Amino acid sequence: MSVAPPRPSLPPLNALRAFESAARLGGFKQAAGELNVTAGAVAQHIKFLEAWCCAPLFERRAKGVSLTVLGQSVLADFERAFDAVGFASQRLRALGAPKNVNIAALPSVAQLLVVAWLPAMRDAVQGVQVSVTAMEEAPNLAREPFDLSLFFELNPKQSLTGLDALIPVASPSLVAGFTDLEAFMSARHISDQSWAQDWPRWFEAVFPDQIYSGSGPSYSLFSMAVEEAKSGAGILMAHRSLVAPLLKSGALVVAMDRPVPIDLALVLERSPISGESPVVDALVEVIETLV
Amino acid sequence: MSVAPPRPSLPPLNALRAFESAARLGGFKQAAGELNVTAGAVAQHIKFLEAWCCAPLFERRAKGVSLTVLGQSVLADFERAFDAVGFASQRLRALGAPKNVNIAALPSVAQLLVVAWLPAMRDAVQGVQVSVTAMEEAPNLAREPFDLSLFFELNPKQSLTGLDALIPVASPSLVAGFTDLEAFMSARHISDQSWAQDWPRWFEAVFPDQIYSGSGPSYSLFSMAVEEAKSGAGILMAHRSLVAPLLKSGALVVAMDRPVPIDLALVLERSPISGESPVVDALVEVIETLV
DNA sequence: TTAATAGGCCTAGAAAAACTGAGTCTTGCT
DNA sequence: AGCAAGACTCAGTTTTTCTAGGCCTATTAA
Repeated sequence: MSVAPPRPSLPPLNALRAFESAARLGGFKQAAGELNVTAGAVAQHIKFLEAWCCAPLFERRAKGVSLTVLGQSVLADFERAFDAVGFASQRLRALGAPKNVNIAALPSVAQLLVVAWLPAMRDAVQGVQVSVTAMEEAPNLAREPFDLSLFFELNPKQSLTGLDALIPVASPSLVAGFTDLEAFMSARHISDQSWAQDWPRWFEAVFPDQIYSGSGPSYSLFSMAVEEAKSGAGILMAHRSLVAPLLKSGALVVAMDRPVPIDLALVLERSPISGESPVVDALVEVIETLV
Repeated sequence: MSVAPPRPSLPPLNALRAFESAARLGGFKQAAGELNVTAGAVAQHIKFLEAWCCAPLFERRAKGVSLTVLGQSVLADFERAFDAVGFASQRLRALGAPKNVNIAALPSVAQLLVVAWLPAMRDAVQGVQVSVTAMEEAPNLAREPFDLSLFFELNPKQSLTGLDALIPVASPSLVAGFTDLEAFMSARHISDQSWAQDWPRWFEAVFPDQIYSGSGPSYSLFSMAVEEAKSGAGILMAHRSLVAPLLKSGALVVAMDRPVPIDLALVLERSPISGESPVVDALVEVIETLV
């Protein structure tokens, strides 16, 4: 008999979040990625939650998991709840530190475009601290602490640049030596590892009746490939929107003026709360001017 | 330079919950009570949150705290968010373990009324585990894992019993000896510590032109006072709704039939999600029959 | 003015929670 | 059968969170 008797307690919030994430993404591994922990940690949270509510939430399949009926019937509630938590947190951050702005961008976008815009940005919003975080996947702006995101999307309704195009680029000195197609094809063909298919794709579109046979190094970071191309190491198959500033400055030139349209486009998204922030408004305007 | 670069992270959920609680209740101490931790723990959460959003959320006053403008402007968002979390958790519990029902009640209500109802309850919903938790304050049924609560409220719109009344009760043998008012007044006047004013209050209402001068022991638990009264130790100034079953059974009798109405009434509340539960429906019916 | 009090703050140490890492198990695919 | 993917488990570790107790300040009462 205790003085302050133990009450039946609520489930730990972190376990609830793990459930929501795993249920929404359809797997512990994906949830682990989103939450920046290991899959084992997620499994433990879920297990705890299942013990708390005395019922299984997932059916364990060989690959991945699937929700039980119970899991399905509460998922929507938890999505709503954590959306609300994320929204409130975003708002707290934005109101509390209006002089800090976080931008999320694909690594290549961050290094090739955003960096170039930063001076103008600083100019437009003085005294504001603009942070840029590179990541592979666009964050959920309703949940994570970013004000703006810049990612490629498939056939978006709205985009900064319109649909993108593949275009081969190289250093001016290298291009000067391309007297014929053979010279072009036998040069080193630089590419980005995550866009390794761009060279064959472009070639097939431009020379539909021929087989692509070029070769060359690939880099895990697009900006490394760009550096190599700038130093004359070969021809880079680039996304036009990413190298536009370099083409403008002359650091790179088009190696063969046959752009091939692709269905990706660069999209700028604003967090739901950014409407309240004149600072973000100003930054968006700078971006739209410079792009 | 790390492979998985650290992202700006969301604030810890527990810190957000501490903020919400402290802001809603208007103090760290109250929040500590609600969260079942010490005030220091709450203070640390708040401090962390203030560091995270780079701005103070509370103004520290000598007694208690008050929200800053920033705190005020995000409180509503967090209330909504944690209401949603609580609702989802409640629903998970109710759907996952529909055979467990939790009732929250004032200690005196639990010991004098609910205990008496339990056999009928068990009968009405067989195979269901009914747990009763005694507490001083009504829990927030939208947040905490209870299906029903039974507490006294000031002038409620709806109640189980209507407005309550103070009534002096004692064991039959003791009452038999009360030949006049003096005998009544010089008997031991038992009371509950948290309702210590009930004796003077009753006396003033019944004998407006006299000064109350009785005395006797008080107990921190109303049910202890009841036990004492049953064993003939004195006259207990009781709330009529609480001793009704004992008056009915004859264990206690009215010592002077002058009930004094008070503006409290016993209220039964259901959690927002209990509408989905036929088990809770059945229990409510049992209670309304027996009260 | 002084004392008493209530509430928040701080810090060290303790307790609890969460996380990792490595190995296991299951199952679907080739 | 062999492989791969994903989830599970468990021990050990790291990190977070909590408590206890003393301190400080402002209000209230005397």
